[in-house]
Amino acid sequence: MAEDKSPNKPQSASNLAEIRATRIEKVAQIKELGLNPYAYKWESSHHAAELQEKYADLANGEEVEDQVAIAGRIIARRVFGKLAFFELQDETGKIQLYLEKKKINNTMLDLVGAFNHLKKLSDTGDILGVKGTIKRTEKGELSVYVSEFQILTKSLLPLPDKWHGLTDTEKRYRQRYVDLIVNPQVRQTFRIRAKITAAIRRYLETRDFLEIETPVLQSEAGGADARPFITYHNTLEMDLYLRIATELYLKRLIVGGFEKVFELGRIFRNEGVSTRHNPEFTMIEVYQAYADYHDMMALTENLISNVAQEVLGTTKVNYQGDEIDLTPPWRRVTMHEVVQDATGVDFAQFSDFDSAKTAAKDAGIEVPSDCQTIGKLLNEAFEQKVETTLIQPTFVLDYPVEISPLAKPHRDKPGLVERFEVFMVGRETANSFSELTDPLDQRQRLEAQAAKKAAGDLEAQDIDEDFLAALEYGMPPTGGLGIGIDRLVMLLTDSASIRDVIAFPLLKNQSTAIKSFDYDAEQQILRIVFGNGSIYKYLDVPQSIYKELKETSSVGQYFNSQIRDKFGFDREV
RNA sequence: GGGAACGUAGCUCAAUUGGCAGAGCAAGCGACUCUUAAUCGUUUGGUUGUGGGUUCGAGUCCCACCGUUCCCA
Repeated sequence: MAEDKSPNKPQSASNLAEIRATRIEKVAQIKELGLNPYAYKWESSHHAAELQEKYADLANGEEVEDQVAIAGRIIARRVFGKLAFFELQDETGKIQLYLEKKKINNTMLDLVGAFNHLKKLSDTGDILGVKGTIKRTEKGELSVYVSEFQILTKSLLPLPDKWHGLTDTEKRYRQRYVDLIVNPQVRQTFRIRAKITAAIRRYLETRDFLEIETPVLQSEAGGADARPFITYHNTLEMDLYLRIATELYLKRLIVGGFEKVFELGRIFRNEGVSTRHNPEFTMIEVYQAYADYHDMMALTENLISNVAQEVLGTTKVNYQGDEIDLTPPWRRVTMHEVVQDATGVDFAQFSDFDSAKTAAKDAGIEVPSDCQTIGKLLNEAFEQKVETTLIQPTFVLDYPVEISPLAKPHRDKPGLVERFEVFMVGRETANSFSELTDPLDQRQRLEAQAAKKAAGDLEAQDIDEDFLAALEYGMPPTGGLGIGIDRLVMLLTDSASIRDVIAFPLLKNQSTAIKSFDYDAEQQILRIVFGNGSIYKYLDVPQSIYKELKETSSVGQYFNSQIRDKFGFDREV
């Protein structure tokens, strides 16, 4: 076809590649005008919210001669012949720009036809800086009456629908920056999150707690029952684990003589993903010498209610339709009591496991095969019958020793430890003990854990000899507390999923295509090169597999179903 | 790990029993000095997640895979 494709006439464009090409062409045109589509700096005098507040009383049609400068993203354009209205959004809010051809062209004498250039070369999504005065339009919209503008950053990609926004959850999480641009409540969530962590630190600092940073890379992953991530240090030639808790290092600091320490930081657990779990999440652990778990209860309820008051201005918060009252004191109940209330079974009365098991089964509790002590049974009953019913903040006290290897034995109740967990909206939100300080007891408990680990329990703890050595030097009586920050933020921001309070939650990679592969028949090594550049050598792969891979109509699919997860591999670095 | 649902244009969504893939917004072009989901005219834009299968014919039915969401463990 001999169609006339004049290079000066932009082709009509509406798919992504064409929109992008059109905008890249605009970048070139901006440069031809001697302007920089990617500016270095801009000085604003105000933010949008400040202007909205300052001129709230300006009457319709009224103007004031105050000079202002403001910058932000163009999120809407309403363009007339010699007049245009843009909506500008900055971090604080929105304000309209009143753009008049006459005024702009009379001011920007260096740029001939400045108004028309703005009309032609700007798009929604661009970052724009403007200077001008203040005017409330006749229709009542507070506006900056623009005399000068500068395109600070040219955007190449279109924003989502101005009315419906971005709703696709996958895209919202994978491209959080777009989500943040178009969904103001998402920005608000992360603003509140920052205020919460700041308020927690402020609360603790005014009470003389020190925040001390402990290692993320650890040679033993201890302090919790969880599977760790494993990594490798090349020059030291050693395996390292990402921390699953900060507990054992913070306790070393107590041994060292600090009396009030905490750390608010990222924890990594190699576990599944759900609305309540992200493999990396944020926890605060607090340790106070000479305190017990009763002191930690007071600290917990005061800290959290104080934070809510400071950040939200109230201790009564709405969560997914429930009103949660965080005003202290919170309900305190022992695990035995609360389980008995829910199931009618008093687990304290049993002396042998089998009769307890029978009673539990009669009460409708599923007993997993690895549950072989009364204490674990009690915990099962609690998790199955009680946990989700605890909506208002509740301290659940006095846990079985079997599931609490780092907690001090209860001073009055044999078989139990001085431990509490806080539940709200049916979720565990905090965990605390009178910390175990007897080094010999601690060694026995960790040895029992290590035995479980040796028997295949991937979540059991290892023995951290150096931690035990620290305890042998002597740790004062100490109360410890851990609070899940993400879950607290969920509560205070009324977020249903943990992914709504983590800016960049972990998502599965969209699978990368296989670029090429070859086979070493002698060593039975299948070497696969992926599109992202990584190379994997799959070991002991029979020749038949290689043949089928070569002949299949879909390499990626064959790989997914027949090779990945089925053969061991080495990564080529 | 098990179950259910979903995946269509840049965004938000349609598409009857298996029968021509459509709309709004966004985008291109034109008009317009009070719009605010601007309006009016006009023009574009699709490998229906991927790979197979059934069929004269597949967005729709079947199988596998990828991803997401929710529930359960």
